[in-house]
Amino acid sequence: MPSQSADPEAPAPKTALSINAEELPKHFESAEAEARWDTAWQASGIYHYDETRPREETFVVDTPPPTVSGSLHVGHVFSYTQADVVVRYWRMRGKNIFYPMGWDDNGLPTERRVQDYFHVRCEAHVPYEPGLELKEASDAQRKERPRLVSRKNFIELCHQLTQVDEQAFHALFQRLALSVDWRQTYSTIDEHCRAIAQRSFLDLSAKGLAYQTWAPTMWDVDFQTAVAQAEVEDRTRPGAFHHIEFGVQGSDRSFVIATTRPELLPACVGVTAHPDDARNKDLFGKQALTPLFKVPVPIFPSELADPSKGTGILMVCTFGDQTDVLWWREQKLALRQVIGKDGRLVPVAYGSPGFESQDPELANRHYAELEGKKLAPAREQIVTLLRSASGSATGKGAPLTQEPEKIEHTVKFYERGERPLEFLSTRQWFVRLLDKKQALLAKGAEIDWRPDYMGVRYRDWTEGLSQDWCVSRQRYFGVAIPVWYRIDASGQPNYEQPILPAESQLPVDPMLDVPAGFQASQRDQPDGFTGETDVFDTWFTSSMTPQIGSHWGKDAARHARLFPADVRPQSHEIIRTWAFYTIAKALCHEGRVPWHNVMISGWILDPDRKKMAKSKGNAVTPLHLFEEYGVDSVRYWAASARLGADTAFDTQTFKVGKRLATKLFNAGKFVLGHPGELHPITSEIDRAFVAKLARLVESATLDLEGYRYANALQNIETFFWSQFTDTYIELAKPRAWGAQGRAEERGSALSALRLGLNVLLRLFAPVLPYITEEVWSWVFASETGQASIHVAPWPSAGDFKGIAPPHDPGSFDLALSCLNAINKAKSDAGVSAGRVAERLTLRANAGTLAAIAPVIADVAGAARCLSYDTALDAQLEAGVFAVTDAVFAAKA
RNA sequence: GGGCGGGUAGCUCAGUUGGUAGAGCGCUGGCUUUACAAGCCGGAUGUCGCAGGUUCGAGCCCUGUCCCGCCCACCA
Repeated sequence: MPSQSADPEAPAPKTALSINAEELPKHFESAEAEARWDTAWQASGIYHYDETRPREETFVVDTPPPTVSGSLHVGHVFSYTQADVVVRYWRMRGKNIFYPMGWDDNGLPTERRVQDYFHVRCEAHVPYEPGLELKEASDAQRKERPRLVSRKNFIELCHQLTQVDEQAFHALFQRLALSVDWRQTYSTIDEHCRAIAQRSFLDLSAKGLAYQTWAPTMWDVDFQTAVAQAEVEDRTRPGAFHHIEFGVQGSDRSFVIATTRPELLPACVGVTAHPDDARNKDLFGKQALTPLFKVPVPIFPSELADPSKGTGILMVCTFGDQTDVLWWREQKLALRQVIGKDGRLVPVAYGSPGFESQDPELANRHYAELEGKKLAPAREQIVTLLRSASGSATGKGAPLTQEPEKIEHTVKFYERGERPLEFLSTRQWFVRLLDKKQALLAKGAEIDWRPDYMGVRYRDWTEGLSQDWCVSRQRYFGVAIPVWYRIDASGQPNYEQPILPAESQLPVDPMLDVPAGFQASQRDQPDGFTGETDVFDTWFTSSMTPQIGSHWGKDAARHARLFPADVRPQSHEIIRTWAFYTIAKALCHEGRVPWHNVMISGWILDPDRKKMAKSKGNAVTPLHLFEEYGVDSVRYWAASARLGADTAFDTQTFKVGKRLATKLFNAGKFVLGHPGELHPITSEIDRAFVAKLARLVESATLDLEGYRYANALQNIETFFWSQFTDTYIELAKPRAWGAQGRAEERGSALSALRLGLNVLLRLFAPVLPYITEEVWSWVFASETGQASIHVAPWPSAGDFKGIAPPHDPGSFDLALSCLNAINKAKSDAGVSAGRVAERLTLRANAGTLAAIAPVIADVAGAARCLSYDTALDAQLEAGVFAVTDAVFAAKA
């Protein structure tokens, strides 16, 4: 609604465009403005990436793809806003922004939702049903057995369900004003991402970095899948040391081991103790006899055995923990795997190879009471058996020597799992990372971690890496591992020489697609082939997000323009997974870093200082915050927190943000609502104000370049309130809008007020996109030709070009101090600040009086002094004023 | 057990290279002031976790220590 102000008399160099403030709403209607501007921004395409511009003009963001299951919470709003503020800054700096969005819809969370929602189970060998359509399962259907569907149908159902969530996520992010280019959207299970992940695998295979092996691997018995080191967490659980007496073959010696896992007794393959432990030195080299099963196992010394733990001597099982795996390998022990993939004890025949026993019949009788049981019941059962056994291996003494000793110990869990992990020997695919530690550390050091101490977490994790990356998962809704295996004439798959697809075929589904040189009819037939059923760890795909954006392997020119990215925003708990694997992949594929900066956001804590998370039921939904406070206010809260700092959820800060948006709205109305002539900025006070503004611009720019957006915001906000609205506007408005004085002086004030508003709006724009755009649109959009503030240039020295510096850089602060002294005199007298002072005397020391002279008229105008005297008071400190002899006009 | 971060006003947090402790909220006194009462002008509020040390001078540097949080760690 800009309109020309009418002043036909004045041949002014330039007439200020102004608005009719009366026509504007009384308050800023945030919800209405959000809808209006969102539509405008999407229509104008200001967030679009321009692929014709070169790399050096481009700022590339490796956006975190949120997990699509359920809803977004306020923690997402927090961290995504922080990244968006940085992105918006660089856009205003003229960068061509590549800011994609991804949906992480592949993986277990989605599978579980789909299983529940449709009441289905995926069964890899069920045939595909084209056109299968399912709706949410009814209560009646839920009572039936779940419907079995093929993997392809299951994946389709996953897509169907995630699409609904993705739309809701998209709408919320868009309202949050994330300046994403929505044309660059991917989902981690889509064809493009599957092809990239599989291409990654082909490249790793070609480089000898991907290998498969039959090896003990951490296994979740509920999900029935292998898991990687990074997905494992320690939890403290109550346990108990059971003391079990072992015999020694060919001797009447016996010894007692202590174990928290008596159910692994049938899996015992050895016994070890510290080499210097005098209690057991005589045993090394002999064979122990396990109780109940009478299996002879070697006794060997090991430095890893801790003499102070338990009884100092322990049984080695396949597999109780990672140390067992180590001993098993070093000592070339037998493999007696009694735990099945489902966590139940598998059938075993004593007396057969691998299960030699001195008394097979007794062993089989005991084992029969364990077979098929889950681990917890098996543990109870074996304790009962030990208690009731008539004799120990040596034939004397009770095998269970005493009551179990209760302890708290740490147990490894899959992070999403509910039962402890087991080590199971299975065939899995791995990526070779252990021997790349030094290179991984070097790459991590090349990256700027913000805050920098987050780099330490990466370093510590990398240094502590103890296993290669197990990338295969026995799941369904994931990216298929693109390999087939030949089946020999006897029907055995040949895992040694897998068949890989050609790169041009990607993505492939080995369960559906047929490898070159075979017919579909040869699937699972002797002399035919079989498809790999495993899928990749979801991180295998997620670790490719920079390459997913850059179309690695598909569009070399685009990849060159977009890789490595400039910044990866993410949170700290996934440094060991997402950040680590992404760095590892970029290293393996191209020997480069995937991005130059990582910005790590903190967590939102509830008032009890616990992490706010949907799963804990303490999360706040963002939408009602948008409604109550406005998006700008919510963004203000997010941008107030420094990177890496966990932040309390505090509604007070939303209120402060809302107040700020309102103030910008009102200041905008006021400054732009008055017509007048614009003249060059020449008056001392105006120049002094501009000089301070220029310093603010410098410091805010430095802060934003260093990702210290919260610092910048704080300085901008402080300046806005204390130097602009409450002060400079007060000092300048009588001159700018009064009829008195020379046109040049009035025009100087008007120009400086508008410059101040213009610059401050742009400084606030990355944090408060809606209100700044709103105010910008009234006048500045047409005046500058920049239709949107979000593509207007970031303030710089150029904005102040041609404006002479003030004679005295301190004159602005001096004017404030003087104005405050008069206001205080009014306050002390109980007089409103608006009351006219008919006369008063300003006292200060000589230097201060001299310095205030050039701006005293402005102060007097702002303080509404009709007349004033100055008087010397040498006692006062520099810059301090005293007001005396004030006479205020009667109340109007 | 190891590592990282934090402990500053009642609350949420700033505090650049060491130089007289800050903001907002809250509390409180005053003011309808022609942009804004969602406002303005004032006021009160601190053993900077604790103990040492370096220094003319420490919230900041060093040592020790206590709390809180996070990450890691070999489950006998």
